[in-house]
Amino acid sequence: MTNKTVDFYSKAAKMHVATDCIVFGFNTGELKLLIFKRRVEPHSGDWSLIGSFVQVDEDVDNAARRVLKEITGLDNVFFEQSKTYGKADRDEGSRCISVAQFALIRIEEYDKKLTEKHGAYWYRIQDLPKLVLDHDQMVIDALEILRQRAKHQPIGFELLPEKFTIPQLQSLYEAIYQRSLDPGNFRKKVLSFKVLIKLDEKDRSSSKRGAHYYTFDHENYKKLLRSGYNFEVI
Amino acid sequence: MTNKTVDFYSKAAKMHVATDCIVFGFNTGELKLLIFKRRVEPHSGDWSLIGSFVQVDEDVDNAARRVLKEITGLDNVFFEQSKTYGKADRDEGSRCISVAQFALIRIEEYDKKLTEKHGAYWYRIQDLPKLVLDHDQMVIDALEILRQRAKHQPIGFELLPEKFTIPQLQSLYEAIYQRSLDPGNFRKKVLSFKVLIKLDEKDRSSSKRGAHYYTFDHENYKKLLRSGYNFEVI
DNA sequence: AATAATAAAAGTATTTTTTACCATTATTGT
DNA sequence: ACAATAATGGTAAAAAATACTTTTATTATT
Repeated sequence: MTNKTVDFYSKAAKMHVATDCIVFGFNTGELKLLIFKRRVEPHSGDWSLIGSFVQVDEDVDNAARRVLKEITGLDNVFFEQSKTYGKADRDEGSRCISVAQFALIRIEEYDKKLTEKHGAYWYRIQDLPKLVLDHDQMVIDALEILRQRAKHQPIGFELLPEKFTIPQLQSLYEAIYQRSLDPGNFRKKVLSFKVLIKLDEKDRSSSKRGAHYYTFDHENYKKLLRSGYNFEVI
Repeated sequence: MTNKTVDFYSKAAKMHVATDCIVFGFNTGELKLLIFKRRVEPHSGDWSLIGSFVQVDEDVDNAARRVLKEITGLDNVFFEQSKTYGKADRDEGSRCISVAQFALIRIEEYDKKLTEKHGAYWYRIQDLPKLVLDHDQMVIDALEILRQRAKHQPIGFELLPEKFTIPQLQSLYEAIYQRSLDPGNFRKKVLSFKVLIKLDEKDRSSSKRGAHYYTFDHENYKKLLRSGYNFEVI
């Protein structure tokens, strides 16, 4: 490295970089968020999103991956950058910017033991407690992004089990958008995308007749995405 | 601050934080990007987006505001966070993450002298040169976000002069989406939003008859936004 | 002064999509 | 056997998008 290059960097300030995860889950017809009670200073005892400082040789998204693995035990969690929070005074402790990520997990797949060990709990989004720092805002922003994404991409599937029924999928969308949808029209729309594979098996837990299970056709989804298909669910 | 709190932060790595601006402009029916030729090491002589390190007591968005003012001379540039680039190896010089911002400016309003002084030039997006580091990817991502935003919010207006005609607005949308639109339908749609104020004055530069000038009705736009109105332009 | 040329602006008819609602079906517990 | 229930399939009306045509205001040209 030239002296001039060294100069260029050394003049600039350094600061902490964190990543915080807004972890959504879905069961019993309700959208939930995974938050945890801090056990270390600062803000010990306060509710917080799960997060971590980014290490100097670590990609920001790998830091998020590490955090998610640590708390849920899951390897392939779906997550995506939400927004970066960069106010100079957002963290009183030390200058720290945070890259927020929103993550979707299958609530029945995560490692309960591990989650409890870390003091993490699922809360319905309607009755979240006050969170530390600007984490409340992070949740508000992530919810908006989730709604935006869910409208044009079938990411809702990330929140459901491998096998799911159309009424379950509908109930998820109803939870995300906080409104009821017509069952007939929802079915028609979602099947028109040709990304669901119907299984022979049925779920009889919520009706006499039973609803067919479906799985998501990842292959065809990718194909359609490439061809510029517009999945407008709602 | 408690010792424990100090401990919590001091263990964490610090790194540089930069902000880079993807500055879009529009004139003569074409979408343009403001880029500049670096005059300092590292990468001196290479083409780059405009950007800066974030100072330790500076909000990230204020850093962007500062950069934009410095280069264009403009105070109230519209900009919005695009995405944060956090790969550990994205900058060989020193660990540095960058918060990218996409900005829209009225190409006839900026300070030409100032821009030239900084070695910045407007390029049509179709014939951009290779940019430094991951700046190429930043442009690709920002374009996608611009398209996404322009679809649901009338931000296109940020790129046009205070007074503009409907055909001008159409030509902007055609440049953003790289496709032609039907004049009648476009007019019908855009007027249906009730956010344009028709002026008596006409622009006679492109037709015998002349096209009426309009201005954007910011007041009514805000009102409609609050009421959840969906501005789906395309 | 009449007219040709031009793009803006307004209008209309057709097609497609959305929405609201109703009918049928498979199943089970009584 | 039958009532109950939610899943599924279907249909008609309403709304929106699209393609296309006509009229209009203006200027340059004859």
